[in-house]
Formats: sequence, structure tokens, C-alpha cells
Amino acid sequence: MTSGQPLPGGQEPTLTISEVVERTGLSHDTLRYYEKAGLIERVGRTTGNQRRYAAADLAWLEFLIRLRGTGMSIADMQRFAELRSRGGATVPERLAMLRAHRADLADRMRALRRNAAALDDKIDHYERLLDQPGTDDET
Amino acid sequence: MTSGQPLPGGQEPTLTISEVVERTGLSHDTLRYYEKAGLIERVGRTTGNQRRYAAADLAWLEFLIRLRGTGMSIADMQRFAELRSRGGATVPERLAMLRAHRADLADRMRALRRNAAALDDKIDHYERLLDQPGTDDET
DNA sequence: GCTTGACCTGGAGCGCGCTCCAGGTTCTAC
DNA sequence: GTAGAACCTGGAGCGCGCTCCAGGTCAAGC
Repeated sequence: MTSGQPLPGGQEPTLTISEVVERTGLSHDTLRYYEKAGLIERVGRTTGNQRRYAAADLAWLEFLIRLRGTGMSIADMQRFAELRSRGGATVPERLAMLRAHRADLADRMRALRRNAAALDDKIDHYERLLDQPGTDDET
Repeated sequence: MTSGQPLPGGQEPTLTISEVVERTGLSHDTLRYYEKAGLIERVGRTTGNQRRYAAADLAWLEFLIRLRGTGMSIADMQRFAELRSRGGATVPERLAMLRAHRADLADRMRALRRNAAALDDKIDHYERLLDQPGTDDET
């Protein structure tokens, strides 16, 4: 017997922490930190207390990674994870959170595009400076 | 006499730190920190040692704010400011920095769009869950 | 049985980008 | 001249998101 977890339907593939590190790109420490922080529910253990991640754990981690990738804070992810752990009744609240976050993200992307445009202008400016080195207009 | 600075051409408008706070949205502390960090050259002072920002200082600050807004680190901004302070000969290096940063920014924006798309999918998923509450597919 | 490497825990530490604080000086209005 | 607001400096502190460390336990191969 290798797994300290119930096996819901047939055989459940489980992964060691190092395998999850490989698949997610997160570090060992970050995985343990996420669990401690409650971002993921306590992962199953072997009888020897070593973590074994189920496929569902991995899928959830991958979603968390995307949330992080859109700039969601750990605190908000904790709140989201807590709602999720409370079951289907919290779907409206979760949806509201994601929509708010999505709107925020859209704002940040707009700002990013504006700033990128200013950066492009500056690049153009320098390119022109190099082409005709007479004007030493320092700004 | 109010300004401890030379006045290059005609009257140079100068601003107190609080006026710059208003115009830039940066805090007093951040402005002083940026100066201490070498992001802006030492700002002119009154005889009483109070800062007076020239129009050029403000323009440079606004550019720095845009660089920050595209995710450039303080360390890189220090490097850029140092190049700028060394004069026109460093224009090629500055251009290279900005181009590299621009490419990096493009990568990050692409990643952001991918993650935003995943977020949209999840939102759709939750909306469908709410419309037909039979399937309690928790992922 | 023994070695070696993977894994465990609790807690300290770190890099970043500010932000705050104490204690003092300067400016403005009256 | 005086009160009160604005400003100065050096340095400590903070919130975030990890990252590292010490001191162990566990697992796999020989």
C-alpha cells in the first residue's frame, strides 16, 4: 500500500511533490507554502507522511497558477479557495470574485498598453537621435 | 531670491515637492527615495535646503513612472538613469535597454492574455453552472 | 543493515519597493 | 515675533511572496 488516501473511482494516479514541481514549475517550498496557506486543501499523504498529489490537486494548482499569472494576490486566492471548499453554494460569490478580478485585469492591461506606447515613442525618439546625431535633445 | 538653482533660459518654473506629489501621484517619501536612489539627479534646493523641481525634472519623473508602469525594476531604472547622466554617448546602450525591456513586456503581455483567456473560460464555466444547476462539477 | 537522497516540519530570512518615524529646520501668515 | 504647516535627514519597519535552514524521518537500492 502506497497511498494514505481513499481511492474514489478505480485507480487514482498520484504524484510525488517532485513530480508536481516538474509539471507546474512551482518549487517544493512554494507547494508546501500554498498548502500551509490554505490555497490547496491538505494533500493526501503516504503512511510515512509524504505528500501524494491527485490529478484534481494538479488541476487546481494549475488554475491557481493562472490566477497568480493574472496578478491575483495570495490573500484573494485564499478567499477564493475557502469559498470553493465550502461547496457549490458559493458559486455565485466565486463568480463575482472572478468577474471583479477580470475587470481589474482589463484595467491593468489597458494601462500596460498605454505605458507600452510611451515606451515605443521613447524608442522611436532614440532611433531618430541615432540617425541624425546633430540634435542632442536630452529628455 | 527663492531658488538655489541656476536659471538656464529666462524664468524656469519650479515646483515644491507637494506640487510634484499632486502632479505625479507619487508620495513625498517616494520622491525623496527616488532621488536618494539616483533615479533622478539631485533636485535643486532653495537656500533653506527645500527641493524645487524644474519642468525637466517633472518630465523625467513622468517617464520613470511609465517605466515603472511597464514593470521595469528600480535597479534597471537606476542603470538607465546612470547612462542618461553620462550623456549622449550612451544613447545606443539606452536604446538597447529599452528594446530589451520592450520585448520582455511583450512577452508578459502575451502571457497575461493567455491567463486572461483561462480566467474567461472559468467565468463561463461558472455561468453555465448557475444556469443549469444540475451538474455540480467542482473543478 | 546501511547509505543516499527525497521528503517532512516550524520558523527565520530575504529582496523589493516603498512607508513611516524621530527629531530637527524652514516657510508662511498673521 | 510666533504659531503651525511644510519640509529636511538618516534610518528603521513593513507587506508581499516566496526561499532557506536546521534537524529530523522515510524510501529505495545494494
